[in-house]
Amino acid sequence: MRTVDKALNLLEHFTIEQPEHGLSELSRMADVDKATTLRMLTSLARRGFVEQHPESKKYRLGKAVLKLARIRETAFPVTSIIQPMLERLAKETGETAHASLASGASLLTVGVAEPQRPTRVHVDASESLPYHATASGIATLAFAAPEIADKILKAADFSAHTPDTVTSADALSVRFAETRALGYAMAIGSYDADVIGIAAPIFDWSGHANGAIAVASIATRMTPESRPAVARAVIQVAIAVTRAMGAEPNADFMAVARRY
Amino acid sequence: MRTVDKALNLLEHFTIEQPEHGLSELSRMADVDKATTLRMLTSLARRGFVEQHPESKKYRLGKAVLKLARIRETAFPVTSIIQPMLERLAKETGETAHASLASGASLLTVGVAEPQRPTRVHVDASESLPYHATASGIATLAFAAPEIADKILKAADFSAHTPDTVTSADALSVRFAETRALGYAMAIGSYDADVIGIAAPIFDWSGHANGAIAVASIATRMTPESRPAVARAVIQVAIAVTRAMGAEPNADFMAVARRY
DNA sequence: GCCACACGGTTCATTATCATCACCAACGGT
DNA sequence: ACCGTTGGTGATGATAATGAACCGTGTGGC
Repeated sequence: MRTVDKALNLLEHFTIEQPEHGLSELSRMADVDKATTLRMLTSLARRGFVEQHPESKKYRLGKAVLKLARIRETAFPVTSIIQPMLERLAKETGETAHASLASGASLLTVGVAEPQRPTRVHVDASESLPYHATASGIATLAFAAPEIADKILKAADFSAHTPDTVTSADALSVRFAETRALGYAMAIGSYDADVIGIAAPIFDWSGHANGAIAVASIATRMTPESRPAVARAVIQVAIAVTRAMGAEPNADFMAVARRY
Repeated sequence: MRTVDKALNLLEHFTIEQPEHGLSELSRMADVDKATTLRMLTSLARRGFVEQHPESKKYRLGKAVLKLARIRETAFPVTSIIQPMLERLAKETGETAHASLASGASLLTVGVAEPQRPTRVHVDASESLPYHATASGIATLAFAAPEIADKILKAADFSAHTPDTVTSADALSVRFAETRALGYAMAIGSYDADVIGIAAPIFDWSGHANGAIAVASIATRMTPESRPAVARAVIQVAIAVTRAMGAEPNADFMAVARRY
């Protein structure tokens, strides 16, 4: 269904950074003919998936997406189930907690809770995180279905966010092995130089990871001593979230997680 | 773009009442060939707009809709701007306050706030409301762009929800005139027999109404004496919401609204 | 004042794409 | 063992998407 694909692809070009697009601009970005782009946009607009500012003529996401999100969220609450758990986690650890779900070529942040203290890590809601540079990404892929992990790794860009970012597939494989052995992943300044992340995978019905719970800490605060306690808290919340979503964590993961 | 239309139409069959569908079921509901339905669903699934439970094989809305909603909401916050205002309104009036936006052939509820008291009207988040039977619908259409109002009225079904539902276009026109004169719309038991609604329009950039703020009260509690105070509160919140969204209310509306 | 370019939007013949129908295998109830 | 479901597949002809060229407008540079 190429046509549908292209139309949906159009939607994915609306991001936090660029939430509005002109016709020509969008057609260029999506590499779709202008006429076709217009036709697809008008179809999308008719259904409310995009709307057009009458003056600037720019297109933006429409109200239909709100409606669908609301339906999905009331019928199958993920965000609202995860949020209170994140808040507990943030309180317990005194650091920013966030949850991410695998969504295409990147991780989608679906919830954030920040602690009440003057210095803390800020994570944007609806921020897209790269797999290779974050603890969440490593934790997710380490326990994901192999074919999914492969596909994502093939499509990934491995751009270095800091000098410490892991940028080779081989090095990542090592990190995955570590993660599977430990039950959690740690990223030391690999996405933001001043941040240490600790993440544990969450699972769907299939028993494969499709996201992660993470704590992002100011690097200087995460000492080797404090780490186990954080890891333990993260793992327990990850298990709780998985169960709350009606799934059961992978047996391999549980085998190591039980130690905490 | 018929193909895109059909695919999007498929998405709209996922509702609060029926958030999950099997392939054949969906194809029947949408009146689309089964093979075509499947192909569209797989396209939608690839992009994360739907996902399939591996065991039951049923389809449900996917994470992509959450992502898009989040993007739209951070880039152009409507829900989060409206919510606190609704809560204030609910507190002030002691009744349930809700906001709805015009979305295709019906009103989409985008926010609800209920008062803290034992008896109150319950409005479902993400509930779709009919135009002809609700105060919100009347208020919206009374101040909407004429061509939009016409289009919606032509497509409407005018089904009677209670004995008091207005079911003719002519009668509706009268209600519109009243509403334009008063600045707010009132619906007495026309959607739910025990509820009285009072609504005022909210406007977009074009100066035409595209939604409404409403207070839904237990019918016996809304006396002719208490009505003006509620109307006044609703109108003021509607103006505040309109302005918060970067728009300016219609001049005609402001002319009457200023009296309150 | 003018040129040139980029914009959003429209047109129409050409052709690739999608809808259709018949078919499978698997499951569940009678 | 049957019947009616289900989810899913495959080949073919009709349909619907495509894209180059074309408007009319607005805007920045000169």
